[in-house]
Amino acid sequence: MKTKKYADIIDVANLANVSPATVSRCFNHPDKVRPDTRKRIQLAVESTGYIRNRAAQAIHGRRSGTVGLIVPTLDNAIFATLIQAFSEQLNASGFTMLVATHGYDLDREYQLLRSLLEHRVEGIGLIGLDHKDETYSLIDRRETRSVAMWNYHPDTRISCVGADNSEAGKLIAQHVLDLGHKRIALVFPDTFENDRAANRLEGVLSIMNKAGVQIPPEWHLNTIYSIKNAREVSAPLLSSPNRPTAIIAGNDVIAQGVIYAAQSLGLNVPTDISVAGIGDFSGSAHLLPSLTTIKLRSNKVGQTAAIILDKLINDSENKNIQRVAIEVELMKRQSTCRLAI
Amino acid sequence: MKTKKYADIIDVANLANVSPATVSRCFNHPDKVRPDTRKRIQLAVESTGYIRNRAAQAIHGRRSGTVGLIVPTLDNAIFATLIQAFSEQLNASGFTMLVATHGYDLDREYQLLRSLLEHRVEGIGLIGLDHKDETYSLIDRRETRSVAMWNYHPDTRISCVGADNSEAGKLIAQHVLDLGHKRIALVFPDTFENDRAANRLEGVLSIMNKAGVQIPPEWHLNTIYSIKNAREVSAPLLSSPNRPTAIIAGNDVIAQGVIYAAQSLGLNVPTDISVAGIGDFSGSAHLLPSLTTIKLRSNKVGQTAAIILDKLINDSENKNIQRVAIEVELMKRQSTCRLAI
DNA sequence: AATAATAATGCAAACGTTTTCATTTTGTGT
DNA sequence: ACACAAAATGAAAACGTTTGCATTATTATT
Repeated sequence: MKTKKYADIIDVANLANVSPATVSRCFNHPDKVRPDTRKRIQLAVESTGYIRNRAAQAIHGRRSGTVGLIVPTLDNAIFATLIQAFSEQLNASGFTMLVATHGYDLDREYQLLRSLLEHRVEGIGLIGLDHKDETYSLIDRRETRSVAMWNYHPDTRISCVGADNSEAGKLIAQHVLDLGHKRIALVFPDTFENDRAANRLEGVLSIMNKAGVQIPPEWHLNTIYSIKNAREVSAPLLSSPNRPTAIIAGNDVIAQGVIYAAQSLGLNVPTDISVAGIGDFSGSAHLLPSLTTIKLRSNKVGQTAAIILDKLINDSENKNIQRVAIEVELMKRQSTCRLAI
Repeated sequence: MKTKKYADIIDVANLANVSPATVSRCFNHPDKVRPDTRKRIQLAVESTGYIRNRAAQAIHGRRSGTVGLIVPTLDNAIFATLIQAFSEQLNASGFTMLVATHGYDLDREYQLLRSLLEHRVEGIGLIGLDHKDETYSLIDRRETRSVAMWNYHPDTRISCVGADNSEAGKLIAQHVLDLGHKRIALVFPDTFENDRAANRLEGVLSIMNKAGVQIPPEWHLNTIYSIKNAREVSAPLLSSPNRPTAIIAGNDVIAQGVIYAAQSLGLNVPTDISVAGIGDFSGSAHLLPSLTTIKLRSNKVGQTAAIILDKLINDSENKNIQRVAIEVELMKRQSTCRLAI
């Protein structure tokens, strides 16, 4: 006995008394089928419980209806807003998002790209601009529409949307200098295979350099992305009698750790020490003291990236690389203040 | 001129001097092809730049290699750890994850489920147990392997893995009572279409009830999931002369908002007011004061869910519903203390 | 009412794999 | 070397759609 498990397009066609071709058209070019036929098909779909098979559709080389996203990790707030905005905008354009995480391992990233291409994604979103040459050349070879999110750079191999992280670094550095600080320490994450952090650091240092402010190497601290680690790493620096008057953190989470370190040592932020972050994460405005930081508008980055990707996929013209810089903005808040003379 | 864009399995087969069937087997049952043939094929794959087409594979009704995940939102820390763990474990089993977000709209959730089924996902992960009847019955009808994450319940229509949120509520309520508090306020998110919050609240209230502690309705505050809103909502309560001595928050983010509200009103946490959360989010242990809360081990939830789903998909036996409760644990920290007499 | 133009539909050939079954090759024991 | 079993491979028929082209139904024009 030949039992077919689920209804297919032929079952629907039979029930609606049309050909499979018409059913197919009803899904893909509804304007090309008469309203009453459409209704008849609609009814048949419902009564058979038919769910179309995208795999069979994708096989024709056309639309798979999916877009791939490769991120380092989902496990922190950094990317959450970005991804959410990207995903939502994509959804609005009718795509489903395939997500893969590589844990900051760029070899793994390449593998994931291959895997997503196996699924014939119509486009790819990546984070940052640091990728293996293999990754870039695979994208080229398959002519995969792609967009790099998170940081802007005027000279990239693929389209990009993001904040100019170097600019963000400059902005916060200038702010701290403007407040009269000269004894400044940095607490940054490792910049290896992390171009965002690298660019921010570069921006900060360039401004410091221009102002002739030296940052002693022992005041350039390294931490991972965690409140706890940032707190532990910065405590010795802060308990030294000869401590800095301001600290610039690589991002807001690190800044939060630094603030806690200071507070638990009995120091007042900002009167004893100014602390600044980068990122303006959700919550940063509501810390005590509220955090001076650089707003990066990551939701706008995600949304814009999705729009660009959609354009790249659907507009057959304009296949050129697009680069969008999302403006950064200094958020002056309570955690920094003018240096007492 | 017939230009084929990309290499297909036939090109690879020709170059390797084997039949397409053998190439296919080489990918799917490598043990069934001789090592030297395998090597030859491998070489041909590389030199043609062949990337297999999962869509064509999926069409045979077998493996699509994808698993769907439907979450309310990616935009907050609540689900981040969970999803990350789920995704990683899934990856380890060779699946790629399709993610969709519905923004707490259960009608949209149903639509997303349909969309994922169109992509022929082999399994589905959902958040929570509150879903439309349509959603459940569609899962049944298509015999879709599925698992609900986040909260455990002994009586569910699909497999579930999660903390017993009611138990979490009971634990934190008991802790606060044990410290001698009687004047207790609650700050919770809306429980509509949010069974996690509902269960926690129910747990808290049941313990309060048992202890004969009444919570006046005006001490039962409602907030959304944000530090800012929690802070604003709880400020009036805290500035009243006749304020509670302890506050239980629906989750750690809300608790953080409450703490900031108290601190900016000049109140000391915990000596003036105890504040407790639920969730033990990353960072909660490092707040000042560190937050007393209930640890929910969301990474373990995600990982376990992925393992169960994999089993459900691959072990043809044992198609039964599985339910796993991940233990919850009281984390006594600095934000709560015994009521001064 | 007849004809032309247009819209709607159907037919059948793809699309790129996997898999069953048949066939060939390899290995084993004498 | 020989027969036989086991392993490796190939041929061809699926899988469930989409789409170009041919056909038929509808509408507009006179």
